[in-house]
Amino acid sequence: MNLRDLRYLLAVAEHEHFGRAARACGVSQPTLSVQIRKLEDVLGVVLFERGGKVAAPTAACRQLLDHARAAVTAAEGVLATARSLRDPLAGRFRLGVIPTLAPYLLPLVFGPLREALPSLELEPWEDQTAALLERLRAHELDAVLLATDETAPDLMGVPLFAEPFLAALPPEHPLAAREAVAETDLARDILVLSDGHCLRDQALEACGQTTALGAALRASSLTTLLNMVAAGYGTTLIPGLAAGAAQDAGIVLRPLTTWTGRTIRIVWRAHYPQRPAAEAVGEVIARRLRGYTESTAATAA
Amino acid sequence: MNLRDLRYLLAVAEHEHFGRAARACGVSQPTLSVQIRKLEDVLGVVLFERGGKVAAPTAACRQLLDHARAAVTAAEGVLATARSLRDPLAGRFRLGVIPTLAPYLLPLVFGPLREALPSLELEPWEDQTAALLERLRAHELDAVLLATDETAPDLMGVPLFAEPFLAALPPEHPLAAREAVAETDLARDILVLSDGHCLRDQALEACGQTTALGAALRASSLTTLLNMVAAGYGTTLIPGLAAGAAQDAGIVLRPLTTWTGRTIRIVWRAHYPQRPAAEAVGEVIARRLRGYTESTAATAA
DNA sequence: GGGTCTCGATAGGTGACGCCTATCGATATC
DNA sequence: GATATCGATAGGCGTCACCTATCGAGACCC
Repeated sequence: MNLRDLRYLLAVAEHEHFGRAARACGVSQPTLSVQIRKLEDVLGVVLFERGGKVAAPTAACRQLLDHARAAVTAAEGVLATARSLRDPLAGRFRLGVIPTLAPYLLPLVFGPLREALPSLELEPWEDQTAALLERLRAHELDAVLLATDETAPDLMGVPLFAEPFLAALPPEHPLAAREAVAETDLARDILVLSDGHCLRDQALEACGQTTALGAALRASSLTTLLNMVAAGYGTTLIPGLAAGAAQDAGIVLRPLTTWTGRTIRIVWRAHYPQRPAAEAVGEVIARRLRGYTESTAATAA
Repeated sequence: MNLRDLRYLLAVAEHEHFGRAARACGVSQPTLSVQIRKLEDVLGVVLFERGGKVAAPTAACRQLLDHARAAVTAAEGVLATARSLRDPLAGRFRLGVIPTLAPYLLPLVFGPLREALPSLELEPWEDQTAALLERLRAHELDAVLLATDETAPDLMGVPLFAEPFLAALPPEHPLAAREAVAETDLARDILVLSDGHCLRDQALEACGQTTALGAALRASSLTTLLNMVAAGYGTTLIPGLAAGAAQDAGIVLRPLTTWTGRTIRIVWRAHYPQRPAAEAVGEVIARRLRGYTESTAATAA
C-alpha cells in the first residue's frame, strides 16, 4: 500500500466517479481503475460499488476514509514542514560561548546577528571549553566560540577576531602609574580564575608561570575576579572586551608592552550539515569586531 | 515521497545507524542510503549527520518525525481497519422490510440471524415497497425484504418463503362458521390498507376487484386493520405470519378454499459487492421459515 | 603505525510496477 | 437501434527500488 493509492482512494470516494477522479489526480482512467483494484486486493475489501450511475463507496470504504485522509494529511505535513526548514540559515542555532567572552561579546553581536540572519533563532549556551566541546560532540550544540587553538579531526572552525589582554590593576597599585605594563611585572601578585577557564591558563602562560596566588583566591567568574582586583587583592589580565566592565568596577587598565591576547574561533563538527549557518554566524561576528580589534591593537602599539 | 521513505526515515532516526535500520526494515544498507539520500533531495533538507559514530538526526529531521510517524500510523490504521472489515459477513447490514411483514417476521429471525451471522450487525428499516427500493438504490440499504414480484435490471434477489393469506373475520361474521372461506365471498365487506402497501393491492386482486370499502376506512397499518375487523367493521385478508396478532385481537381466522398468498423475496442491487452477506441473511430466514410454510400449507389444504 | 574492522556511499544489473494508449463490454440515453 | 458514457482489460514502455560487489574514510588495536 502506498500514499498514492490512498490519494486515489480519496479522489474516487470524493468524486464517486473514476474518470473525474482520474482527471483530478492527473492520471488516466485505466491507471486509476487498476490501482484501486490492486488496493482492493491488498486490503481484501471491496471499496467501490461500480456499475450504477456512480462509483459508490462501500460501507467498508467509508470506514477507511478517515485513516486514509489522516495519512495523506500527515504526509503533506512532512512536505510542508520540510519546505519551511529548507533554508539552512533558518531555525534554532545553539551557540556555546565560554564564560569570559559571553557577557561582553553577546551584547555586541546580538543585534547584527538578528539583522543579518533574521530567521536564525540564536540560543546561547554558556559553559567552559571542555563542557562546550562535549556538548558540541553530543550534537547538543551547533557551534561553539572558543579562545583556545587546539584542533581535532572531528571538528573544524575559523578564527573570528583577536582579543588583546589588558593589565587590570587596583588604582593604588604601583604599576598603575605606567603607560604600559610588562606581563612579567604582573606575575608577582596576579589573580586568576578557577580551574577549567581557558583564560586562567592563558594568563598564567603570559606571565611565564604555572601557579598563581593561593587557590583560595581563584575566582569562579570574571566578575568576581574584577571585584577582587578592585578591592586591592592583586592584579590580573583581562580580555579586551571586558574592559568596560572592569572600568565600571573601578579598575585601572593598562596595555601590555608587547601585544598579547587570544584568538576567538567559531568551531563546529566536521560533519555538521548546516555549515553555512555556522559560517554565516561567524562572519557576522567577525565583521562586527573587525574595527574593534584594529583600534585596540593601535592603542596597545 | 512515499510511505516507505517515511518508514525508512523513522527507522534510521530510531537506530541512528543505517545498517541496523536497514536490517530492521528488511532491506540492504545501500538501499536505505540511497532512499534516504533521495528523500533528502526531495525535502531539500539534510536529515542525518553522517560520519560520526552514529547517524544523528538533524534538528530539521526531528521536526519531521512527528508528521512521519502520524502518516505511517494512519496508514497502518487503514490496513488494520481493512483487516477487520475483510469478512463480508461482518459489519453493519441495513435490511429494509415492508410494514406488513416486519413486526411478525423479525422476532422470528432475529435469534437465528444473530446465531448464524454473529459479526453481522443487522439494522432493520421499516417502510413501504417503493420507499425501500428508493433507499436501496441510493445505497442507504443493503437489501430489502419484499412481497412483490417485479424485477428490475439493476436489482436481483431470491425468493425466501411463501406466506399464505388468511381470511380475517369478526367472530360474529356469517363466514366465521365455515371451515374455509372463498376469496370472492370476502369481496363484499373487505377492508384494506391505505395506498402504498403492497398487501392492499394483493388483497384486492385476490378478491377480484380494484376498489374496496370507502377510503375513510383504509387503515394505515395492519394493527389498525385488525382492530377494525375485530370491531366488526368488515373482513380482510391478512398474511399468515400475522395470525398470532390477529387471534390476540379476537379475530377469527379461516384458510382460503384455494391457496392464495405472497412470496417474500430478499432483493439487493445487482452490483452490490457484499452479495454473500445478503444471500446468507436470506438463507437463514428461508431456513427458519421452511417448516412454517409447509405447516400452513397443510392447514389450508 | 600498518593491518583490521565498521560504516556509509557508489556502481552496475535486474525485476517489478505504475503509467500510457487503444480497445472492449455493459449500461444508460435519445 | 444508434450513440454516449463508464469502468475493465490488453499490451508496451520507462522508471525506480532493490540487490550484490566494492570503495573510501575513519576508528581501533596489537
